[in-house]
Amino acid sequence: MVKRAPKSPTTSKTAKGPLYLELAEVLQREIEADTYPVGTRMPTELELCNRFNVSRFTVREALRRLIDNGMVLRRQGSGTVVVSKNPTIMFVQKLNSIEELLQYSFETQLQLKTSASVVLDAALAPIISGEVGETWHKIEAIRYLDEKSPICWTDVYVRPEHKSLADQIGKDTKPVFMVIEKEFGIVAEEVTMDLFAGSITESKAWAMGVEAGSPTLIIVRRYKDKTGRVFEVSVSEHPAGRFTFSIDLLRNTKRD
Amino acid sequence: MVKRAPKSPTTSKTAKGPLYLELAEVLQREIEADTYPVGTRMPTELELCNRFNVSRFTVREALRRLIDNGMVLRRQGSGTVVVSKNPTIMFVQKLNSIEELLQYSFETQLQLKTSASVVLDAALAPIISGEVGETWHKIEAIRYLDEKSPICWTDVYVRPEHKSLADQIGKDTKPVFMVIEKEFGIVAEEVTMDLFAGSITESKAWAMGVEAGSPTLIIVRRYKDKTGRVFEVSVSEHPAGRFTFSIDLLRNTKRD
DNA sequence: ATTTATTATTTGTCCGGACGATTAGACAAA
DNA sequence: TTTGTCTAATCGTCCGGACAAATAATAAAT
Repeated sequence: MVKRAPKSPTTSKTAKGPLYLELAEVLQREIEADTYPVGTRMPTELELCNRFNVSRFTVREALRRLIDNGMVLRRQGSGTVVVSKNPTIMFVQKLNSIEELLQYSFETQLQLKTSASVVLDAALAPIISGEVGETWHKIEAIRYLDEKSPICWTDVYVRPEHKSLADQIGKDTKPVFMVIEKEFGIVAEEVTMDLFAGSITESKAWAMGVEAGSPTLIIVRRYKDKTGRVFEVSVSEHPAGRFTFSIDLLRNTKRD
Repeated sequence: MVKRAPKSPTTSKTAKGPLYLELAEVLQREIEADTYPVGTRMPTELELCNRFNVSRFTVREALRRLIDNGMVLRRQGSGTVVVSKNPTIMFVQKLNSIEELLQYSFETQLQLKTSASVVLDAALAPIISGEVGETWHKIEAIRYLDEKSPICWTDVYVRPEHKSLADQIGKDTKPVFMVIEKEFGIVAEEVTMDLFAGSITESKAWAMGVEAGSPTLIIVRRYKDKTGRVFEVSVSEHPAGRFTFSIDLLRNTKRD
């Protein structure tokens, strides 16, 4: 039971923490116990107020916790719906600058190699998450730390309507998707990345100054806008020893 | 200015959204403009209430946004301190099960190879983020999808007091750090991962069924507890073509 | 039966107030 | 100087109330 003694200054021995956290735990346990099955509606705020003898503030603060760990969805006018029995574990990646997502420092620079249209074939389409036959614009470039230190070979695929940004490749240190964001007013709402090992092809090996077939870290990044449409895909190949991709994930237990 | 008309039902034309969001933007701009420099204290809640003619609810809800994007820290009794001029961009990785962090399915299984104590040398210490001379327990194992399909070679380093979990390696499909969490009551609050390409050593190549020197994806995972102490480090080597590491990051713009 | 108003329900926003918990600062005592 | 105590400042928690906005349910009209 939540229901704490109404106004007894020193008699609240049973309570460990804030009331709304207590209530959140109770509701969480009830969801796990199928008292409110997934897909059904939870009691309204007012019903919870009456049942636990607490104010709406307490109820809303408790429900906020359930929102944060993805167990319920709420909609004004509609109500609170249970969407998951177990709280989804959330790890948060904090970035002070968007460059950290790319993990390249400001000093690195891109050097444009080629820029041409390509039609997606059966091999390319799944990588770009596009359809076979679609036309995209392919930009090949090399990222350098300084004059003689190539970090990686990058193939950038953008939609034909954005191919004009190829002109800015060399001039700016900004990542390509940031250029698209600024030039065309698109915002990257979702980024999916695939990382795997591979062997470098002969042509790229020469440009990167390593032997053909030597190990590389391949990173495929797909940038999606608000509607889920992919507007850029980049495929980077990093010869072994030149690049480490690091992630730091914090478990999202407490807000403050 | 925030200060909206007190009580005019249809006259709130100027306002775009909720008042607390308006206030949050104002405060955010003021922080960016060095009105409240990093390291200094912001006005108190009451001061902001008076200045903008809003209630404490509105102020607190606005400040909550600044907390969420990492611009301020607040402490009861102390006040609100600015810690960053630019809002930290946050990408959230949602996981329904902790296995998704490891990216191995339930069907995979670990097969124990060796289990012995090691003393950290100059090469190993930085990887484990420990001190040279420290004693750790090293467990070598191979992860299989089925009988004849090895996915990766894994070296697991745990603290000596936890070496007893080596017995459970084969019996359980659970990740090692989950076993530690359950057995010893530790919770992984932070996980840092490094991914890079390398060449497989001869001894491991034989076990994995590939040629010596062939490309591998190497993943170093460090699990830290609440105090920041590393309690497990795993080094996994995945021969090229057998494993892809995927991340899906959502930009954390809105809470609800 | 379908569409359109109307009404009721439910969450979102905002206010004012009250008290407790924690901290920082001032002061006194050792 | 150090330590402890007190006090004021400040955030955290919790309450009650009010209205707005969005939705769902109902009734009315076509």
